[in-house]
Parts: sequence; C-alpha cells; structure tokens
Amino acid sequence: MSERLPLYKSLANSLEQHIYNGDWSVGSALPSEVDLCRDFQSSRHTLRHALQILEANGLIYRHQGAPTKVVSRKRLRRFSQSFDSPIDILSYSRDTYRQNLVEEYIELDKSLSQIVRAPIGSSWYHIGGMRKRQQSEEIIAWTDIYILPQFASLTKDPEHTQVMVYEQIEKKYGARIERAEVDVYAAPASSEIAAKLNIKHNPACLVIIRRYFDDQDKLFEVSVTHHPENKYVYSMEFKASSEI
Amino acid sequence: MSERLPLYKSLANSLEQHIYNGDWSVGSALPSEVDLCRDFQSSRHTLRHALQILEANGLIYRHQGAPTKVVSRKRLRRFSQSFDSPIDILSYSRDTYRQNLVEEYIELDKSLSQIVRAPIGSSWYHIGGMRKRQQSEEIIAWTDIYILPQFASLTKDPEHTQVMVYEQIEKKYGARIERAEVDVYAAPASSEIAAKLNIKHNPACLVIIRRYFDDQDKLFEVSVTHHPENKYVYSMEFKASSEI
DNA sequence: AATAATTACTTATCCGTATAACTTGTCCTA
DNA sequence: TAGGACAAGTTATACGGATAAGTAATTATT
Repeated sequence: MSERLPLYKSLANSLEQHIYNGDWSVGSALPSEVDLCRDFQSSRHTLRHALQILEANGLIYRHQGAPTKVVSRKRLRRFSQSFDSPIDILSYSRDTYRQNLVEEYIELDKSLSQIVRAPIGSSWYHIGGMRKRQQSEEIIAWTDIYILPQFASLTKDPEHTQVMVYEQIEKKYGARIERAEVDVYAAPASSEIAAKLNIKHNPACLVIIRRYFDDQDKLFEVSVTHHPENKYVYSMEFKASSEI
Repeated sequence: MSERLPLYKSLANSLEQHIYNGDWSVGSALPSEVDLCRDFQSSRHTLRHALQILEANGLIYRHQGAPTKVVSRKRLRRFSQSFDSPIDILSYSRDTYRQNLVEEYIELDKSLSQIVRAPIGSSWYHIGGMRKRQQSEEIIAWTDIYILPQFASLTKDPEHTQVMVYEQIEKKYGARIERAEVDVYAAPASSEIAAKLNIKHNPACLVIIRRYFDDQDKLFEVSVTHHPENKYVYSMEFKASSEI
C-alpha cells in the first residue's frame, strides 16, 4: 500500500497541490521550467514529465515559446469510451442489417432542416429503411439517413446494407469523421413510421439522431433512428482516462 | 504544408507503418528499445516518445520488464467527450434541482436487482424525487437514486438537492468514479411514476440508467431517470482525439 | 505613431548515460 | 514434480547537457 511514488508523479502531485492552493492563480503563468527545476530540485526531464501529466489533466496549457499558463484549479477528469473500437458507440452490432425501402434526392423543408441542422432547400440524398436482426428478422428500428448527394452512389455497393454508411463514405470517398453529435430523446412515432415499424397501440419511440462532421467540420451525414419501445437499449461505458 | 516533422513523430509514423505492414505481427513482441534505437538511428528518449504515441493509439502494449507487444495493426480512433467538464455527459445542467419525495433503506427485490445489477436482497438507500427546472418549475424527470447505505447521511447536507449525488459521495466520502455505465431506452412509465410526473394520456418515457463504479470497480450508485416525452434531449458530442 | 527588426526568454526537441524495477525463463533443490 | 533462487533481458525512472523553435517585449526604423 505504501509503495513509493516515482519522482515525476510525486512532483506532479506537488505542483497540482500548489495550483489547487492558489499559489499560482488561474490565468497566470507558471515559473519557467528552469526555475521550477531549481525550486523543486529535479531535472528538467522529470519536471516536464510531471507537467505533461498536469497538462493531460487540464490544469495547465503549454505552448512552445510562451510561459506555461494555469488553466484550471481543479483536475478535470476525462471520461472516454472504452470499447475495443470506441467508435462503436455510434453504430450497431454486426448481427443486424438495413433493408432500404426509400432512396431519393431531396431538398430539406423546414422541419427536416431543423432535424438535420442544415439550411432549408439544401440538397441531400435520402435513404429510408428498416434495421432488422440477422436471424430473427425482428424489426429493431426505422432509419432515415441523409447524406450529401455526391455520396449517393454508395448504395450500389453490394455490401451496402451490411456496413454502416459513414464507414462506406470513409472508405470510398476518403472522408474522415472528426466529430459526431448524438441526440437521444423519446417521442411519438409519426403515423407513417408507426406503420412501417408495424406498431399501432403505442407509438412511443427512442429517437437517436447522429450527425457526422469531417475534418473541415462539414456535415456529411445525418441519421435519424426510431426505435420502438423496449426494442433497443443504447448502452455506453465511460472510463476515467489515466494520467499518461 | 511541407513542414518538417520532429524526429519522434516521424519515427512513430515509421513504426506504425511497419506494424501496419505486418513486419511485426499482432501478438508478437517488438524488438527491444536498444535494438530499435540501433535500427532506427535514434536515442532512446526519442524512441520512447514515439512508442508512447503508438501506445496512446492502441497499437502496442508496454509494461515494465516485459517486451513490448503489438496489440493492433491499425490505429484505433478514440472518440471522447469534448465538454469543458467531460463528466457533464453524466449529469444535468446547473439550472435544475432535485426535490426529494422518498428516502428509505431498501433491500433489492428481483426486478430492482435487474435494474441496479446488484444481488437480490442487498441493502441500498433509496432516494426518489423529481428534477425541476430552476425558474419555470417545469418537471423534467422522475429520478430514483440507489446508493450504498453508508452514504445515506449525505441527504442531510444543505446543498444536497443542488449537487449531483455522485459528486457529494466523491466529496464527502473520498470515493472516486473510475467507470460509469449508461443505458438509454424508451419505455412506458409505471402508473406511479406517471402520477408523479403528472402525465396521463401517454406514459412513454426516456429512461436513463447510470451506474457508477469506484476504483475497486465496486458499484456505489445507480440512478434511474424517467423523462417524459419531449421534455428532455440527451445530447453528446464526440471528437476524434489527437495522438498526445 | 506605426511598423519592422532585434533580443531575451521560454518551451520543444534530441542526444548520452546510469540505475532501478520488473518479467521471464533456467537451473537447482526438496 | 513443484517450488524457490537466480540470471539475463527488458522497460521505467532519473540525471545532465546542448540546440532549435517559437513568443513577446523591446528597440530601432520609417
């Protein structure tokens, strides 16, 4: 239990304590590395290792040439996805597939533009279909996918229904997801969707909207999924990331 | 555009390429650091900096005393929360508060044990209450919180209703969230909950279950929240994280 | 007064070296 | 055969030093 901490860790703790105490106030600059080495009796390597930890924890901001700034008094913890392939939070398990029922070029009307969060009248390619479980043919969800018109041809790909659309766009067109927004809420299904999902008595749904942005922060795909009640659980796991 | 990469980055790229090519296959061990230094003509510092990047990207696993192992051929992208305080994904905005209506010691019955994912008959302290918006008094949700009995006293704290329960446990008892599970689904509200939420005609809810684990991976809090339809949107943003 | 050049300072990169701590396989022993 | 002691090999920690690159304030110039 009382194992000795390595110097760089104990140094990181000391520095963190000083920041927490307000010895270096938020917004102000830390003493230079050379000064800190002298004050804390350590080599610059060890000190920088400690500073790296503080930076990873969001306490300080470092940039070449400029003094290190105190950003926050308290450590912020980063919680991140911990799946093997963390992007899985955005997708479905592999034992499902999508059955396309609608494919069309559209221009966004007012209500759609709010959902997609793109201008009214902008052009998109719309794919509508059901997601089913591979074996049981159980209907899990109705999905509306909106992609930029230039990606329309990907529905021709034979493996199209098996693979997530954003993966196809990444693969075929070299785009790359840099950012994704996910909204989740409960809402009644519209009568059309209720009909397609084959539900009548209770049209409540879990609605998941995913918006994918590329490295230019340009929106290139939006998917809107309606899950009937009790058909689907959206599970996530978060882990506090280590200090490097 | 053609700016020169620092040695440790270009070295990281080289190593990544070798792994990708299969020169060192997944599961096998990398050459030792000394050997790599010789082969790639770099100092051990620089090499280790490169290896650190590869480790952060999930390509290799390093552990003192043991050879470095290749874990994956391809870089895995980490998508992580990008809020100012990333833990916010687990919580609510500050302009809401909780009004406790029930406080009791309980032992889990069968259905509760499935929700909490703890053994039947185990002891918990149950807090039931509504979450309201600060100004409008609008009811956002019904929340059931289950915490370990030894934390029961925290409801005595005057700021209890304003602060998230897990924060209070962390603050007062020194526990620390190391991991959290979040399940989201749509389900009908039970008649009791519907009554408390003051909804009748349509009992569909967005249900969010959060399970908090400490650094011993011991479950210490579970919260079950029922949001009436259209009252709440669970929003997330994911960003592809950089390589350190 | 505004702009350009200079300079002092700070962090980033990179090398070398030494010791500690840990892992793993080998060999010895009971 | 099982278990412990040992040795070789590996990564982790830590020191020191030197140069490069970027920032920001100062000084010089127009």
